[in-house]
Amino acid sequence: MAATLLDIAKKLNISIATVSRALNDRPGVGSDLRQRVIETANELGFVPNMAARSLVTSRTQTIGFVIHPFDQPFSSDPFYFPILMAMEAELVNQDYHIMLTSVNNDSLTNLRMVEQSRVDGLILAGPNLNPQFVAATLNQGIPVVLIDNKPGYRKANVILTDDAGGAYEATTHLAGHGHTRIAHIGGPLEWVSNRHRYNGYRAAMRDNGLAENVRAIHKDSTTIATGEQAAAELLDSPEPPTAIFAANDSMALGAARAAAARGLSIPGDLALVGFDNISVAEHFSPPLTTVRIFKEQIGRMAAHRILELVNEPDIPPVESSVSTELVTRQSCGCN
Amino acid sequence: MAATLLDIAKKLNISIATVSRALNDRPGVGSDLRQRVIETANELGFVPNMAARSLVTSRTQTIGFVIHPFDQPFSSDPFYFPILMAMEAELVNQDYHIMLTSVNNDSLTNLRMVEQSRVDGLILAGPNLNPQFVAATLNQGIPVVLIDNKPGYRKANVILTDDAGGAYEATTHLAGHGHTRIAHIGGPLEWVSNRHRYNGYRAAMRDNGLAENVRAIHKDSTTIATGEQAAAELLDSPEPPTAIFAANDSMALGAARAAAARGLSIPGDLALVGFDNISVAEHFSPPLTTVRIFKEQIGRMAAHRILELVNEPDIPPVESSVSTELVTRQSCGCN
DNA sequence: AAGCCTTACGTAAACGTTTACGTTTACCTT
DNA sequence: AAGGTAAACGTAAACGTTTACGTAAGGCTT
Repeated sequence: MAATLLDIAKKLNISIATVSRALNDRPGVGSDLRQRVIETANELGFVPNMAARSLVTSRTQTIGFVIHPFDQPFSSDPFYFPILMAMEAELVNQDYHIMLTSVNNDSLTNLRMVEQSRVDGLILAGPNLNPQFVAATLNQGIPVVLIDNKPGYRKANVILTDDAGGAYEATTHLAGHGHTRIAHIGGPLEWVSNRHRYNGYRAAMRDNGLAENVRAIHKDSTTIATGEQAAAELLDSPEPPTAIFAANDSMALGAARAAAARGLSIPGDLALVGFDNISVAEHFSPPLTTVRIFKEQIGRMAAHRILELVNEPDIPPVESSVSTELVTRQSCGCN
Repeated sequence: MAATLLDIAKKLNISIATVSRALNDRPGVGSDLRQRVIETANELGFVPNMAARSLVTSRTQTIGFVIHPFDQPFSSDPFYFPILMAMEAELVNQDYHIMLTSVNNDSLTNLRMVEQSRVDGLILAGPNLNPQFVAATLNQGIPVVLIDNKPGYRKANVILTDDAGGAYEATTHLAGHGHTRIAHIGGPLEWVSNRHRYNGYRAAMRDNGLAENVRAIHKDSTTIATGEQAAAELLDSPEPPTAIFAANDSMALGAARAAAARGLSIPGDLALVGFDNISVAEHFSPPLTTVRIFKEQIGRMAAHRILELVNEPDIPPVESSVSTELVTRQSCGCN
């Protein structure tokens, strides 16, 4: 069906080696012949067969993307989807493809797609990937880039969002509005990003002289429902907070529900800041102040990094932190 | 590095043909030998090299998933993400993988991953894929399954959600609450799903004797913002509707904003029903009545269908319609 | 016991590339 | 003009499988 090197070679009465060289921009073929080879290749609609090529080069021109479908970010908001799209756009430029796979938390089996040598590199995403799984994957012998995660015990190629910085800025912003009883609600501290956001919150409280007012509730997930629960506990306590910094927008929305249920207005009775800048945040009433994550940037960087590693496996690992941006709307008290 | 058939063969002093037969459950090898082959294969950690295998079998054990990143459903809500996850789960059971690619609306180029014969089949998703692109893809010579789309001029393997049925049910439900001025807001009619939802709305209006009250506004996208605009136009008109059926939840949320901006309460002054059942719908205030789409079911069906087609390319095309479910909450006037 | 069929294996080709190595030709040097 | 060098091209091996075909041996029929 599809044209092969041999078809082109026969048509021009030359050898397939020359055809291969001509099409791959390798030296050793005259410029006029090269031109004719390219022409008849187009004419025949020739596209190199990837299986044959990667059999000899042992490169597949595909990158594996490993996701954790039970990550909270997935179900509540398409968190990794923009990242994935940005990656795809970047990779397709370099003639790379993306192969998807999901893992659950307790699966420690090696990834079939790397065992079968289907991928040249791997991108792992998610703050609560199983650490043992991450560690095992780093030993698989192919380049790995981690997003929103990092192994504790060794250096790796990592792309993080500046969770601590964003949380610090958000908390400080609330303090700037005059709040002193600023509470924090978040997800499990096992998740890297939750830990960092919590740390940023505490650092900001300390630096604003509010260390003794630190008050945080960590739920086992980061949904609207758990956000509502956490906020309810805070609001029903003896000295309720006047401001809440939520570890993500979903929880912030939940907090808004808890406030509404108690007749508290936002931002009048309770100021609110979230994290992520999901699409509803802007259109919520009141519009939700939140910390924007540059997901496209993260995706692009991950793609760029993995390609570097594939082409030059021995470059030293580097950890990058993508800064965040505080998007001030009205739920914090602005305007 | 990785063990090959030859390694196993040498270790047992047999030929690679026998090893291949033993591991692939093919006849022609004694049961005791077969057992020893399997054992040493495990021992050596043998995993067949996919490139070599697919070079000779011309099957890749991977399915391409084509998405349209500028589809509205993507940016406003992770619409196809649950579908993708369900597909992946189903395919991985059969030792298949998923390769992702995105297309933009005006690209008519053939998909590189099918030209390079990287995939055994294709799943296309999205209500506003370029029809010419769809038509071209159907002629590529590999099985194709369409989700939320269908080519006008010929039969194809299609998985649709019962948009018309869901819209009919939603509209009828509003009529059941006593509303007569029920309007519809939606996205571009070029999108298959929008068209069907519109049709369902009109059919319900007709069947409830409200044909002359049909009133619809179609925007060029289905975001919260355009939903707000459309609802605003309706609410500011001489005879504003008392109920709105929105073509998706995002637009319904926008309509709620428009109502709030005019001091209208929901469902008291304006009843509202959406479509999709996105995660915020349940936690909105008031909780949004909407039409649930069984995305996981759709994903599973698509995966199942494409595998059937890959294994038996000549089975006749079938169009499936997955039913929807009206989820009654409070925005419609229930409770 | 001769013939035949089945089973169990081996041999080797084939899939479509890339690439190390060999050969020829042309051109430059002196 | 002889020798050398570089460029242009061909030959063939290699990547790791699957599979058509060949062969040997064993068991069955008569």
